[in-house]
Amino acid sequence: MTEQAGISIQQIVEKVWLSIAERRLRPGVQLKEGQMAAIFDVSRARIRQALAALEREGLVTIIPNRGAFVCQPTVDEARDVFTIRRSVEGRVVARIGASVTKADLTRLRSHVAQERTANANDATTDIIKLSGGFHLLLAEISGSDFLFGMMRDLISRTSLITAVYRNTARFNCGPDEHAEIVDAIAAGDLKKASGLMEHHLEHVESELDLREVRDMSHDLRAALA
Amino acid sequence: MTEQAGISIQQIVEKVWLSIAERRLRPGVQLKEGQMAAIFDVSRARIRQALAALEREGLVTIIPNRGAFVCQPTVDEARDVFTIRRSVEGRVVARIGASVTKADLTRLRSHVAQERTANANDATTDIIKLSGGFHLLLAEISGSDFLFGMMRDLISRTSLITAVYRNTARFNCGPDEHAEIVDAIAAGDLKKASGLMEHHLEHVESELDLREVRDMSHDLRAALA
DNA sequence: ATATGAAATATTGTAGACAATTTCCTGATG
DNA sequence: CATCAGGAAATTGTCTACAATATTTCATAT
Repeated sequence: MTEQAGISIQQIVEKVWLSIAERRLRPGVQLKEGQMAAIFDVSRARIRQALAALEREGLVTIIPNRGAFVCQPTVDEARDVFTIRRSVEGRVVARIGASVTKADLTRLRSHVAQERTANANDATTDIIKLSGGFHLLLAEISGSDFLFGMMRDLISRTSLITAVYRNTARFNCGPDEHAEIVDAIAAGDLKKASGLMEHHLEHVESELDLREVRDMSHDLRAALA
Repeated sequence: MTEQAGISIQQIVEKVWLSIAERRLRPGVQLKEGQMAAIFDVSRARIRQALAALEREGLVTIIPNRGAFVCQPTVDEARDVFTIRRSVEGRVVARIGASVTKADLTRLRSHVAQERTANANDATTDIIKLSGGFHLLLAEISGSDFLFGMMRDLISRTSLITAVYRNTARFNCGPDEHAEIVDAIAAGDLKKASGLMEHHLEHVESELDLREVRDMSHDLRAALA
C-alpha cells in the first residue's frame, strides 16, 4: 500500500515542527537522514521529502552535499515576518468579511473554545498547535488557496522565531484576543477586526526579545568575561 | 559525480517555468514524470524533486496518486497575489533605502539596461526572465533571505497569472518604470520609490483581463451560440 | 609539538526496480 | 442504448543499492 505501516510524510513534518516549536530541537542542529530514517522507521526517501517540505516552510536549511540544519532566523528576518504577516492577515480579514457564514463563525468559536481549555490545562503541545491553527483557520475561511499557503508558511516561520526569541515562559497568542477578533467579524465590523488583528500581532511581536545579536561567539565572550 | 552529464534540478524548474510563461504549457496540462524523465534524460527521482519545487512556487498542483498539473489560478487569486506583492515590495524598497550602496545601484542600472536591449530586440524569452528578475534583484539587494524567497514565490505566480490573463500582445513590466524606481532609490527618496513601485504594480495588473469566469464550458457555449 | 596531508568513515545524491493505485478500454447486462 | 463491472495498461509512490562528496582521524614531516 501507499502507507505500509509507516507514518506519512506530513506526520514526520509535524513531529519535527513540534520538536522545534517546543525547543527540543535547537537551531543549527543537523537533521541527518539516516538517523531520522532509523527513528521513524521509514526509508531515507521519505525523510528526504519531509526535509524538503520543512525547507519550503522555512524551518530548515538544506545545504547541498552537507545536509539539513534547523534554521537560525535573524532579528531582521523576524521583523520582516511580522511585517508581512500584518499585511497578509489584513487581507485575510478583508476577504472574510465579504462572505462569512454562520458555519464559519461556529468553527471559529469552537476553535477559540479549544484554545481556552488547552490554556487552562497547560497542555503545551496543544497550545502551540492551536494558537497557530487559529490564524490558519481564518485563512482557510477566506477561501483563497494562495493566502492559505502563504499563511501556512508564515505561521511555521513564526513558530521558529517564537521558539528562538521568546523570553517569557508563558506562550503568547492568547485566546482572548482571538475571541475579540471573532466577535468583530461576527458583528460585521471589518475595520475593527482588522485593527484588532494588527494590534494582536504587534502584541505577539512585542513579547519577543528582538534586541540584536544572539551570536554564539558573543555569548562565549560574555560568558568568559 | 553529482551532476553526471545531466542537467540540475534548478535547470529543469527553470525550463518548465519558462515554458509556462511562454504559454507553451497550458494550465491544466498534466506533467507526467516518465515523460519528463525521458525528455530531460534524467531519472524520475530528479523530476519528482523538480515538480515539488514547482509546486511550492505555485506553478503546478500535485494531486496524490494522480500527478502534477499546471495550475489554473482564479481571478481572485490573481488579485490576491498583486495585493500581497504591493505589501512585500513596499517592504523591500523600505529596507533597501536604509542601506543602498553604489555597487547596488550599478547592478540595478545594468539590469535595466539589459531589459532595454531585450525589449529593443524583441527577445521574448529574455524579456520574461529580466522583467521578473528586476524585482528579484531588488529583493536580493534588500538583504533579507525571507523577503527574497517570498518575492521568488510571488514572481513565479505572477508569471503564471500573466500567461493566463494577459490580453495585450506586448509584455508589460516595461523597463522605463523600473528605471524611474531606480532613480528614486538613488536619490534617497524612499517615499517616491515606494509610490512608483505601487503605481508600477497597479499598471501591470491593469493590463490583465481579470473580468470573471474564463470557464471552459462558458467558452464552449459562447463559441456555439 | 604543531601543522599538513592522506586514508577511512560517514553522509548525501542518484538511479533503477518493485508495489500500489488510478485510469481507460472492453464487454456484458438491464 | 445507456450503464456498470472487470481487467489491462499506464502512472505514481516507495524502497534498496550504488556512486560521489564531505568530514573525521591518524600518521608523518617540519
